[in-house]
Amino acid sequence: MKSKKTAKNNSKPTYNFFDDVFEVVRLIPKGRVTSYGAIAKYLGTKMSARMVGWAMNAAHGDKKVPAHRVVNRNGLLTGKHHFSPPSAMEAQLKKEGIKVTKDKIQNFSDRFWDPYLEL
DNA sequence: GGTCTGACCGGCG
DNA sequence: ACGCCGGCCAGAC
Repeated sequence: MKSKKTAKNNSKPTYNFFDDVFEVVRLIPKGRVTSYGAIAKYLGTKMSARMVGWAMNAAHGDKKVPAHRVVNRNGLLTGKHHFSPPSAMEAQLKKEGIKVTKDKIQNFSDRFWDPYLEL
């Protein structure tokens, strides 16, 4: 939605990817997680999963973007190290009802929320 | 203005 | 089964 960009090209034209990532992550249901590759695939660039993580880097400061709900393909909290306290990520996930052990999401397959399938 | 890195993924050896 | 390499996009030095 939105994606207005005000047709202002001299502001930030290359935020297409980031904006999409933020939106998708923001739409992640509570108690549900997704992977970088899933988002990338939803955007049409499954290869650029790295970029998704990079987008999170800019989003981690935005509380509207639950980066803690985004994990890698292994269901491992790879980005937990980037949080204020790293434990905040799994703590948040646990608060959402997701079991996290050793930085690994339990029942990941069941908790997995694929935007490509949902959206 | 060119080069490297970065919270990944998938394929190949 | 494990390890390494290439690929995509964008930002920082």
